Amino acid sequence: MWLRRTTRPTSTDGELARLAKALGHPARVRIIRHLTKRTSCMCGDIVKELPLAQSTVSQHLKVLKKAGLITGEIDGPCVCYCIEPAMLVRLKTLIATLPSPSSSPKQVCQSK
Amino acid sequence: MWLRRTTRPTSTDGELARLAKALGHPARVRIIRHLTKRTSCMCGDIVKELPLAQSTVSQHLKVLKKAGLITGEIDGPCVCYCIEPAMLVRLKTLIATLPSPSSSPKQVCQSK
DNA sequence: ACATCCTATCGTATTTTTACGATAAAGGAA
DNA sequence: TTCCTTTATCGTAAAAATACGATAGGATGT
Repeated sequence: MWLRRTTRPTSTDGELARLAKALGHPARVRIIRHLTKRTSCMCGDIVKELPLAQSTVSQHLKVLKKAGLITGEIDGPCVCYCIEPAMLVRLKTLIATLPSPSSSPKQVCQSK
Repeated sequence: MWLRRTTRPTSTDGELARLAKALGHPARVRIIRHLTKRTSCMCGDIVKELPLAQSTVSQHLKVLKKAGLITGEIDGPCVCYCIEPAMLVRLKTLIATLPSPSSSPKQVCQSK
């Protein structure tokens, strides 16, 4: 952004951008989808699901966690990642603030 | 991505990631929102709306256009950008394929 | 023709992202 | 204790994203 922040942007635009950005990679979408398919949390099975190195997957998990879309808690030797449903709802809500199909009729250019 | 493609990924995951990535910047969210507020298309008023250089805004518009979220057509001296409602609907649809709040009850870790 | 306005693109620099292998840290089993 | 498994982090390299000023090109007006 044009202004560096250490804290998360609290504005609606910034929040939507932040969440969208976290989803903005095929591997991360796949992780999210995988976590929603299972009722269990899945530790490192995610690594087996993806054609990526374990360290790379770990980085993607970190991004999702930082965005608040998933949580990870230690369970003995492995770590359990779970979806954070509230944050997905939040994302849907923010997306919903964008135009609905009916409210945007085909428009002619009126710049002049 | 783990496999370089010249064409757009056609898979659902890839498509969602692609659209989310396009939205994954505050300036681009703001542009989208601005375009939805107006009934007219707005040419370079977008530049005035943002604290960014004209060339930078032009780049962001290019990203949104490439993602199919907006269209831009030349109208005399200026260019008119419009929302592409269908693509926003598509984005909402893809997001909807992710879990609904009720389908993701609070789960205990079951990895072991 | 010339000047002006609007926009895209170029060239560039900085930052961020993505990916990997290697390593470290923590837990459980022998 | 010593292994083994699991995960995070480090170090690094390559690619992409972001931003700007400068420039080019197209349309309009004089």
